[in-house]
Amino acid sequence: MAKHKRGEARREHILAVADRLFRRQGYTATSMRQIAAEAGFGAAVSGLYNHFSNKAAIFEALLISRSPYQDLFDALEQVEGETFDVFLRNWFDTLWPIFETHLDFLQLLFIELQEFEGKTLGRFLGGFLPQYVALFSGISRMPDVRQDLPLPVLIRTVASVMIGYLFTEIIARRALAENAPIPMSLGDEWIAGLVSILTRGMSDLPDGE
Amino acid sequence: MAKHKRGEARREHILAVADRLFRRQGYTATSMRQIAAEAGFGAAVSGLYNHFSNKAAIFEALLISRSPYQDLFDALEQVEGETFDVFLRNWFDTLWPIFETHLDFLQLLFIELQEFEGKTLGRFLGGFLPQYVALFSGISRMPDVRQDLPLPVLIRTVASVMIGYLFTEIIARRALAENAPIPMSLGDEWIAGLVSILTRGMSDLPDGE
DNA sequence: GTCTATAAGAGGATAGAC
DNA sequence: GTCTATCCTCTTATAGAC
Repeated sequence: MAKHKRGEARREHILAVADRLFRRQGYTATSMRQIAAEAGFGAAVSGLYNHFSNKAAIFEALLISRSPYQDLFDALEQVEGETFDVFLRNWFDTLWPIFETHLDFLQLLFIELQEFEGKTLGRFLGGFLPQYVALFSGISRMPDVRQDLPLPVLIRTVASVMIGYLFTEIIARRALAENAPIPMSLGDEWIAGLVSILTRGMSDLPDGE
Repeated sequence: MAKHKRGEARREHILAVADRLFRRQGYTATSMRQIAAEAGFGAAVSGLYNHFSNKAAIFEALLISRSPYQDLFDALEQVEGETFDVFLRNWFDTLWPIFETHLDFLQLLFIELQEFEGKTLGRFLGGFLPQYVALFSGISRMPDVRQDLPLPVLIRTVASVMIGYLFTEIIARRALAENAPIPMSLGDEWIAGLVSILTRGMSDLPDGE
């Protein structure tokens, strides 16, 4: 049992090391030798193969272990609201923390899109999108929602804003560093402002901010 | 002269091949052999080195030749509008075609962010963002712009929407293929709807759609 | 400029002693 | 589970004949 636990811990440690390396360098650019070295195996690459059958298996295990799929799925079922502006606020309040605490997973998905042709990303979206679309289909019939916009536009705009915001976050952290021409540390004001803009933009009534 | 022209053409051809391969497989996963083969050198990899000093030089030349930097820079100087809603509409009408016809370049930037730690992306943004921010700083004082939102929020929201929209476009083409739960072929309605939502969301007045 | 050959090394993966 | 040594393939890049 103690042995098993140590094995589990070591496996987790390998995943943590691989996670960092893959996200920083990409999949192909990260070698098994490098993972082994940084995971404490020294030059004994073969130790990795006691835990994972090959390199792709490491990446796959990583995607599974870091996936917020269940969290997202559960969260979607909880979002509700009598009116559109309340719903949208709940939507962001509920989903945002999940996305924000899984920025690393997003980067893994980018890598997967790049180097594995997006099969995992496709499956991820395949399970997630229908529920998302169904939810918004119901919402679009609320009385305070603008009726002059096609439903797909509503759906994609909300998705775009979330993805774009997360992406600018990643870019800001990596490519901009400290040279950003605008301060990036507004905290909660980012989301509050974004929700306020979307709410007003997509409903018939001003949002009362 | 004819020789020089043929040389130029061949160089361009190499870039075109590399462009496609890098975007499909990533930088590290694409070998000089493969580029040579598909560029018509057969097994003679060394032919590539008559045109580029090494692999990184190919990628670099690609980034330069595909960069819409000058287009963007020029376009930004042309965007104007007496009121915010007119400005925003002009903004999208002017910038959108540039981004949309350079989706491939965006993918190259993603690759660069992944495999070269975003130095090029950083430089690209470093030249582009200050002008973008300055432009919006002026705009934010227009009478019909909401004054309850911090300027960075306005700036980043617009940027997020554009990036997110482009990104969902790339994802839709690659990872979703034909299984998208919403139709992706709305054409101009996408942008019209998006601009309409943003305009109404960020101004004090309804946008009259 | 093209093509063959090859250098020099890094890649993933494995065998087998301990 | 660990560690050394190694297989074999593929990598970038170069040398040198044509």
